Amino acid sequence: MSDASSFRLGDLQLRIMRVLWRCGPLGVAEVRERLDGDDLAYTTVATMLRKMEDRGLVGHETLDRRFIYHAAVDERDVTRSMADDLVDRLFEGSLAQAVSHLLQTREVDEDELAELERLIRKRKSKTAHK
Amino acid sequence: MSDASSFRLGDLQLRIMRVLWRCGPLGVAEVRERLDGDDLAYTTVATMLRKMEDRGLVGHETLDRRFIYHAAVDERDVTRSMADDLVDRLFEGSLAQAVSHLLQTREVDEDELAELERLIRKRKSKTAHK
DNA sequence: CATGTTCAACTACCGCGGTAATACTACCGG
DNA sequence: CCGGTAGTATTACCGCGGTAGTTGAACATG
Repeated sequence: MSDASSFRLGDLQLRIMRVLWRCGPLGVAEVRERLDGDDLAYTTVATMLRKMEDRGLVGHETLDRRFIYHAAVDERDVTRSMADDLVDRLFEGSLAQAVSHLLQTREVDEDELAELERLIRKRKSKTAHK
Repeated sequence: MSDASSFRLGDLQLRIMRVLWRCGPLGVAEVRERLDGDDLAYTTVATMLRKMEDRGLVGHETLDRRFIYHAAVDERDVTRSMADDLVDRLFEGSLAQAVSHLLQTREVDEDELAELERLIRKRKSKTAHK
């Protein structure tokens, strides 16, 4: 399970997954109303969910004639996969290059910088006793 | 020029752009032979280039009856746009969260960690006298 | 001049994300 | 029993990335 497949989710798909990850198993209507932004047609969400089920991203059980959908892939797996994908595509797999670019082109406040330093130190200690 | 549009390039498009960015203006055949990996049909590359020209990603001049294509968008703009896009989509815009995730899920050697530390220190000094 | 070569132009097709209308089905209330 | 309501199933359509065959025009060359 959780084969290292490369997930490449579209915008709506990602938003739907987020809803399911955050709010647990939900019916179509519940998913729909929890999607922020533009109000999509009920059938749009239903169709998308079915397509996503075909791809194994979600699953469903029938309860009282309604479909209750749940996420079938792990959030971390998807996130990692998509992030790795981009790092590979844009920065030839170099994490340092990616971070460097982000640091140079984005607004980064001091809190965030401090947080990053903390993360790196933590990571460093972890690598040490390898 | 360089409006802050969100570039979302496909795989082949990105590979083509990289060729044009690295090797300067080129004819279709030159672009094609510089694309690593799978050998695409000549017409595939030509078609893609035309589609990309429609979108303003590249431009061309005619020289000796041949089309010489050149990149019409800046590499940094595209890279930033795509990277920002993903950080927004996956990490709600939080750079720290993004980097944190990358650090936790990827193999990172010590050299890279050191490089990251260096980058952050550099960035810190830059923010200081702002 | 005829012919082959080298392009660009045009056309087509697939898959998929996204969006949705329409059709069907089952249940619920009177 | 019958009509509304809620929900799924079916079908359709657009845009775009990707892939490529076919056509047509111009040029080189014997």
